[in-house]
Amino acid sequence: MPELPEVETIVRSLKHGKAGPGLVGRRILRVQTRWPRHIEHPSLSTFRKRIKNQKVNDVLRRGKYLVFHLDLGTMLIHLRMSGDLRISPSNSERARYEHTIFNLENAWDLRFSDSRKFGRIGWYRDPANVLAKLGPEPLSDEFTPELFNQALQSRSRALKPLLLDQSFIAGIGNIYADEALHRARLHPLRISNTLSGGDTEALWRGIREALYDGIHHNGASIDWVYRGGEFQNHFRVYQREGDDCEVCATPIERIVVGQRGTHLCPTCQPEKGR
DNA sequence: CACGAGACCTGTTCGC
DNA sequence: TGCGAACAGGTCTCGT
Repeated sequence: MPELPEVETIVRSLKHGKAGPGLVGRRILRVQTRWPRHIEHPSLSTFRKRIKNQKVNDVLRRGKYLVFHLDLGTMLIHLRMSGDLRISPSNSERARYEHTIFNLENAWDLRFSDSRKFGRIGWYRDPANVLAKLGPEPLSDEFTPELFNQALQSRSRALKPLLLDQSFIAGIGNIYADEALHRARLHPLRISNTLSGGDTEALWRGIREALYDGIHHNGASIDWVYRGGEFQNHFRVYQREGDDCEVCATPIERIVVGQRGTHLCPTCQPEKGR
């Protein structure tokens, strides 16, 4: 579910508080774990101690990670496929998939819902080691067309799996990879170091536009895991197999690339580049 | 270095 | 209606 725009939306809602108070300035009293494997670092017992009575001083996003600055150290949460985070009153009934619950002061909780149990939580004295493995933030000023071009030319990989590689560029997942490639009019199997300068520029732009669009619509809500986003109503190719391309009316195709469903317009995104 | 397959989990939807 | 297969927003590990 959560890619960069969805995580960004969640971070904003946690920070400023939609239903309930914002997280910033609140103290964590303790954590309840019904699925202990959510806690991947350090050990569960150490994690509990590190978290206990820590105040949340800030909530940020890096790639698809949520970054919680505590008084001492940093908590990272990765939502993976089915994770969601929200603030709920402590006296409200625990929902079916709320496997990990942080009790906050003043009877509020931070609840991690995760039906597929792929999500992970860690505490680090210094999270730099973990976050350093991520590629550039596509919406940052450092992510220039020049930098991107250099990165693309230094590899010889199909574009789709490259965009999904978090060490190459951070935050893009299956939805936004397909949407960005369609905007750039590039085939998902096109090899990175065959792009022209114009292609690179188009992809750079396509990535940023798709992500900004997603954030603007509060992310995409597809399955029963609903969070109030509406970017799903603006997909150009993702999950639109058989529907008309909005640019040229050709039916959208679905292929499999790197074991991931991949959606494209065969007219706008011809197999052989330009 | 690039790529494919299999794991990790659970739920929904599709085809017969 | 029932039942197995396919598929799902992510990432890691292993083998070639």
